Amino acid sequence: MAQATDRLQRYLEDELGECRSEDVDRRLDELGTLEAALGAGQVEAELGVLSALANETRYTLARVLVAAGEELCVCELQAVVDVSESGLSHALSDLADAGLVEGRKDGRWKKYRATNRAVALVTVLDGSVSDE
Amino acid sequence: MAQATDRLQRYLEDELGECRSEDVDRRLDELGTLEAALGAGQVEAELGVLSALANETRYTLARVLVAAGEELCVCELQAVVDVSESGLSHALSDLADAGLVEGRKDGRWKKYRATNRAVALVTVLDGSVSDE
DNA sequence: CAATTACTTGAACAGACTCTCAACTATCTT
DNA sequence: AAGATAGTTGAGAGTCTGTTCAAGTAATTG
Repeated sequence: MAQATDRLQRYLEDELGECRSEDVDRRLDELGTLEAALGAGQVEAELGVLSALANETRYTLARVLVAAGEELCVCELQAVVDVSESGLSHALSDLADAGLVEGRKDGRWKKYRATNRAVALVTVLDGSVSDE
Repeated sequence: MAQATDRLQRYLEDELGECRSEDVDRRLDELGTLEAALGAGQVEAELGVLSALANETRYTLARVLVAAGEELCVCELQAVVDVSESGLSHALSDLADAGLVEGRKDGRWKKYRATNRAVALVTVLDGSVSDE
């Protein structure tokens, strides 16, 4: 850590022309503020959402449910992904834990719909990645 | 697969009252259209972006760079994440590959800034996950 | 109420990921 | 030009993930 702040001190000397140890402290504080702007729980939750989407099976399910704009039965979703019945169930469960889909039991069928969170993320991702 | 379409056929019978094999085919086609709405390359690219963000070290870096709103030196970023110098370099390289940050060499220092893509995603994620 | 159907859950294993160490390149200093 | 500094790259150990199989629950049917 001493090593690391040494380097930061030299960098600030380069940038500011001169640099006292209090300048280093101030910069470290600014960086800490940037990092802590969101609560720790919030970051953990966001990482959970990202991890849930960062898998081909789950992302495909999320995209299809968003595109459908209505709830779909598990048996319909089985047709769009290439995993076992069990794998599909695990995937939907993970998406539900991340708040990206919501399930509802209807007799012997179970139906899932995309949440607003999923709609927002898929939409932004589509828009942001299409302009390569 | 025959097994799976059998289930879909029974489901459509439940939903529509009756169901011929062409109804199953039509539904399968609709589902296929939903899944194929984006090109395969596009999906692959989006998964790359999601995977790049779905890691605490990399997501923290992306968030800090977005929050900073300006380029930061690698030696400054070292202060906000808890990995080795090498780990930090790998993380930034992954983010750059996903188009989430851009690096620029400035003498012996290297500076990274968040791209619009990173800004858009972090912003939506913050907004979408805060309303738990 | 026994059998079937629709889906879920837990365990386990192969493959992927993340991080560190060691070695490397490029730049600056003297 | 030698030495020091800033950062990158490749390889490998340990851990985490994704999938499937086997078994389980809840609803429906005969």
